[in-house]
Amino acid sequence: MAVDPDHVLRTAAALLTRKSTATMDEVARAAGISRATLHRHFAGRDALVRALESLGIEECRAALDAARLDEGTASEAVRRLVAAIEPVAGLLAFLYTENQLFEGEEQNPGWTLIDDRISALFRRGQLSGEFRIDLTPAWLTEALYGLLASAAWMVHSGKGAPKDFQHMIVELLLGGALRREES
Amino acid sequence: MAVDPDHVLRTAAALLTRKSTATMDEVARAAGISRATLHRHFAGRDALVRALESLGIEECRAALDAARLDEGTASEAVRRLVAAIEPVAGLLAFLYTENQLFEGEEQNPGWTLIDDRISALFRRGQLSGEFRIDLTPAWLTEALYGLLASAAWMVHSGKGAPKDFQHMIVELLLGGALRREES
DNA sequence: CCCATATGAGACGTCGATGTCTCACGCTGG
DNA sequence: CCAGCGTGAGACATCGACGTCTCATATGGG
Repeated sequence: MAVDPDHVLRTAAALLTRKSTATMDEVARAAGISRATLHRHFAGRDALVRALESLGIEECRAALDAARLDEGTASEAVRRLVAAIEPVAGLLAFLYTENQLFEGEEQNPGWTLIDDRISALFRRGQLSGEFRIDLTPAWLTEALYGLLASAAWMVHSGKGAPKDFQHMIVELLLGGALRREES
Repeated sequence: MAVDPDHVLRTAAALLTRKSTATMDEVARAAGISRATLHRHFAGRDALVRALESLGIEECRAALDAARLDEGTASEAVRRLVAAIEPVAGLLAFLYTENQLFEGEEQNPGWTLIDDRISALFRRGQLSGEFRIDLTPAWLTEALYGLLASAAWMVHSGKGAPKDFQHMIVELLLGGALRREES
């Protein structure tokens, strides 16, 4: 009887990931509840998106923790990060585009925290000599987001296999398209 | 007196690139015409988006032609491609997300043509030994789109300098984040 | 100069989504 | 057993955007 708000959120995330313009009614149906009940738990679409944003931030934070960005080489940390963040990629892409609509408003500070942690990882790689220094950590972070979105889209549209997700992103992000000199 | 439809289209492209949810009225105001006149030239928002899609495809095609993808090394061709396609990146990003809403409908075949030409470039690079073969041309193409969108977003939000646009994309796409061995 | 044509301004109806409300039902705990 | 709470279903008003229409105006060509 008692509705599980977390279950509703995760269902909504899964749906909106596929169809970003889904109606409140569709979200409710997908979660197996009525529109009225959905509205009892989330004041409106805005509140729902905000809650999804918090969920996404929390999952990202958890992924960052699980990836132990401070351990081992930066490359290894990037691989762990991509692996850990893969399940959130779809939700991330949705929130990414959704955030662009909040033009005037200030964005949730949680994103800054996440950006900073990822940027710090790339900076660590630069300081250790692993990563090149002509690409800023901010750009590498943004590029990672873009590649995550592209890969998620490829998998979702059936143009790519889910098993290749991590490999595609990590290899391109770290190694690039050029063939290495096997001297 | 006579309204220039092309000017309207380009103004709409510039506006929708920044605010993808802009109203028909906002689009009209931005183009310096009334909503009625806008509606006389484009039957509805749908028709406007379709026209923008055609414009985007045409500009892409022109960029691909200008980049002479068949000449020189594949790397050089990629650099020329990114340089030529930079002005269209914003519009591309808009159409990219807009297309995801046309879930059921078939997409404009023009995109396939463009995808194929870019994929062919990456395949050429693989055959010549320039590019690694464990990343599919389809993924490299999709990744290029993602990086274009990320870079356009960075520049638009002021987090990156426009002059770095090409460098950021090309260097990451081709070389990756890893520092090269300067043996 | 005059008329045809295109435009601007605005009113109007429509439609979809939203938010709110009421009422009846079923489950659960006392 | 019964009272209370949460839920489902649906009605209702609102709101924003859209598409259509009319009319006045100005502009440009004959």
